[in-house]
Amino acid sequence: MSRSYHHGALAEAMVEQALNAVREHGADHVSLRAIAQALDVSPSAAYNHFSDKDAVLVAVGRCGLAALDERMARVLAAHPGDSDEAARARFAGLGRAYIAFAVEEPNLFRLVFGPICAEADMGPESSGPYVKLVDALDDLDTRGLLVAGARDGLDVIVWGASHGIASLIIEGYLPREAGDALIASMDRLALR
Amino acid sequence: MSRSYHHGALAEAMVEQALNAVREHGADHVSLRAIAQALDVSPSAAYNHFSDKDAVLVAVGRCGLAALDERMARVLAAHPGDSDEAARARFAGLGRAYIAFAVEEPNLFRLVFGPICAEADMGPESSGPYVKLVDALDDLDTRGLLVAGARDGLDVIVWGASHGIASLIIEGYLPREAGDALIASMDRLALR
DNA sequence: CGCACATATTGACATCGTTCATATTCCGTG
DNA sequence: CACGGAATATGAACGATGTCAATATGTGCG
Repeated sequence: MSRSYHHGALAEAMVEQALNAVREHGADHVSLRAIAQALDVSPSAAYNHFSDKDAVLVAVGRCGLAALDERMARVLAAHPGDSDEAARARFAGLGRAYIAFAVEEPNLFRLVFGPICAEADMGPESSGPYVKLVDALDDLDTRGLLVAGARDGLDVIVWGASHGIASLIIEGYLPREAGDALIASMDRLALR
Repeated sequence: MSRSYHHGALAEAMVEQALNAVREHGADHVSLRAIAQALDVSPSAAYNHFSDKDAVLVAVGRCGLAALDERMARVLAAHPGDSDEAARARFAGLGRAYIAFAVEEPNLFRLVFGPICAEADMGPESSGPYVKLVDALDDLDTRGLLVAGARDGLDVIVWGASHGIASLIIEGYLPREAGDALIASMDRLALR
């Protein structure tokens, strides 16, 4: 009798609420019951839409990945054009965006790339952030802006370094400026 | 009346038990009560030695970090000598050891570098794996084996790339061979 | 021996994820 | 429009968990 039986969009509402909770408190320290209570819904209502608490978190993770992807897309859009300079700016911007996302949304970042979401989320094969990186690198390569023979395995290095530096920054093992060091070193080592 | 009051070394025993539990099931999915039960001890006995469940996990994390450090030390010992070849082998070996540790003990790796253990564990300043990496890089540098101007920020890149690739491998986002790509690319980009 | 301290226990509390039986609402079919 | 089934929500309950307060039990020192 709580005003609105059949919420109509409980699934979406729960994901949104869970998204906020994750952003604020981290994926651990999030309770289904609290989310249900915030939505004026019984604790067990969620189980009509999600099999599991983890299923809710995976949905949140998808939102997080989408946010990261959108952020990277915005960077690409901010540096359009066919010039070498633009290509360089796109590449550097992608790395910066990746790290900036992690710094601004550490809990979301941890969830997206954590054990819970390790599923069909973002593999090298699927679309999203990874292909944007690959495209940016290919662009640099075809422009002859890469050091000779540097292209091989460079996606792994760049993604790995971005991801690792981002992780180490948000855990406090590296200072925020470490992101700049990544860009600078990439410039020095792989570009010309 | 459970046989042995005053366990005598409950703290160490709990850490050891927790270490096994973490290795097997991950830091989440580990319960203090289960650990206590395995040690034939009441659930609240732990609170004489640890303020928190997290305190136990931090202790486990310290063991994990020590294990990583020992592993890296073993690599250094396996490639002694003053030759350039040995210096190269030490550097490559450290990276390989870091990733191998993550692959063989993913749950431990996640705990060590996860939010719970983000404390005085392993900052760039403190001893351990990071200084071993710095020393190896300095060694390469003084030998003139580094590309000109490459030393600046290279610790961040190498640690970041190792850490990121390790993380992405154990979450299934990169194949195990990505570790080799790291070594190869470093060889190609920063060494001569 | 006796006393103080460290250590462990018992019992309880609040919270959590999850399930089951039940109730309510919605919607398409007759 | 009526009705019945499907979708959705509820309530109560279970077992498990982290944690605390009060209590009991060892241990070692005077």
